[in-house]
Amino acid sequence: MSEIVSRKVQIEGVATELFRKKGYAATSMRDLAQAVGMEAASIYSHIKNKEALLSSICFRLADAFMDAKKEMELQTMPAPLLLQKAIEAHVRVITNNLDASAVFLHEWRHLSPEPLAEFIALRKAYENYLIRIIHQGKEEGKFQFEDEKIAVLSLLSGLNWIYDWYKPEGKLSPEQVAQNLSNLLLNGLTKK
Amino acid sequence: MSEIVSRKVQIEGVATELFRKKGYAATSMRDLAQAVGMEAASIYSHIKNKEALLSSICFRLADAFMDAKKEMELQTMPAPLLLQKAIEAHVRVITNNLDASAVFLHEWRHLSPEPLAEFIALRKAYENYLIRIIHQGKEEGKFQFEDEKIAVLSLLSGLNWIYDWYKPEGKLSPEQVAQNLSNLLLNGLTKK
DNA sequence: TGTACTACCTAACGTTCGTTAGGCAAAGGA
DNA sequence: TCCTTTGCCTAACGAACGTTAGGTAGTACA
Repeated sequence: MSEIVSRKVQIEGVATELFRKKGYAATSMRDLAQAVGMEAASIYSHIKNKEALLSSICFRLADAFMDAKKEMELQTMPAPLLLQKAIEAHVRVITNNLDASAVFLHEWRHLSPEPLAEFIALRKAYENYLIRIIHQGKEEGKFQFEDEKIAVLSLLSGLNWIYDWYKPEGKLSPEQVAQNLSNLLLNGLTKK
Repeated sequence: MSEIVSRKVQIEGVATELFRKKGYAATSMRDLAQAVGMEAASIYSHIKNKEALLSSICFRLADAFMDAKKEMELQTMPAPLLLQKAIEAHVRVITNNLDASAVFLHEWRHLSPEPLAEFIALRKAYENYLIRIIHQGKEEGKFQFEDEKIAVLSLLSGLNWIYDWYKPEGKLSPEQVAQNLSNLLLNGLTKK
């Protein structure tokens, strides 16, 4: 606890990087230990086991998304604006946690049954929140689409892939990316 | 060779399912053998090693995408129509190979350096082909967007996520999904 | 009927895995 | 100055890993 960040936080950070780069199953505790600069056995002084690392990463990000959802649900406004705000919040979570986002999206299935079920429930709740916005837009007469599920899942996948190409040192700020994406999703490619 | 499908094809099929469900690294040769109904050692009569399975799955699908690309590039038509056709072809490849698509999208990084480099090159070529279409649309004055990269990568991610939710036994045909998605990507959610 | 081949088996190899036990040296409070 | 705690170490555990060697039935063809 005497360092700038605790050893535990440091281990989780390095684990996040490795799980992203190599995948959870292909990352050994010895890999992780080496990257941190200690022996594998020493890691167990700071964390319970390997899965606790994955669980911590996945649920930290799930909580971040749920916080964004909770805050959005306090506001009432027209669906197009609501959706734009929701996209902004989502993009902000991802761009602030690029490695963790990749782990969150791809490695959650390695959780054991109990946390897995909880994780899936959280994700479902988040999907439903986006579905509600899109549904509201249709009722307001502002949105049109044929299939709700396709609309939301395509939206989500477009948002979620950001971690794959977003470079924090690049020219686009998170806000610009959010702006760009919501424009794309609301108006499509076609020039008016 | 006396069966309906050769043992090799069967093994690759089962491997595709398992790699999708559990991930490449978390799928053992003994898992695979059990699912096929033989002993782990026996698999090596039919395939060189574990990575050859992954390689085969990834490149078979890469080839399918490249075939679609090649066929598209023979045609000349306005960009909006071109994009719609490209989306249709892409959706067709994915819906015809749901498990393989998931493996293709998530497990390619476990390839060893040489096939990995080839794989990445193929994917890059495919991305460029979509970029050209979108670029052409802008030059024709038919498309508008701020950032080419974001447009194409969001497009691709929307298309690629299909394997996650598409159910062959569901109510939507591959053609309907393609239609639905190209409409979404061209026109957005906003009602005109 | 004899022979080559196919398709699988058992057994085992060396390696790596996640994890635990037990110890030791430095630091900090009494 | 003694004692407890902290933070890491070495050593080792049993299990699982990918893969190879060698054998043995059953089949197909001469």
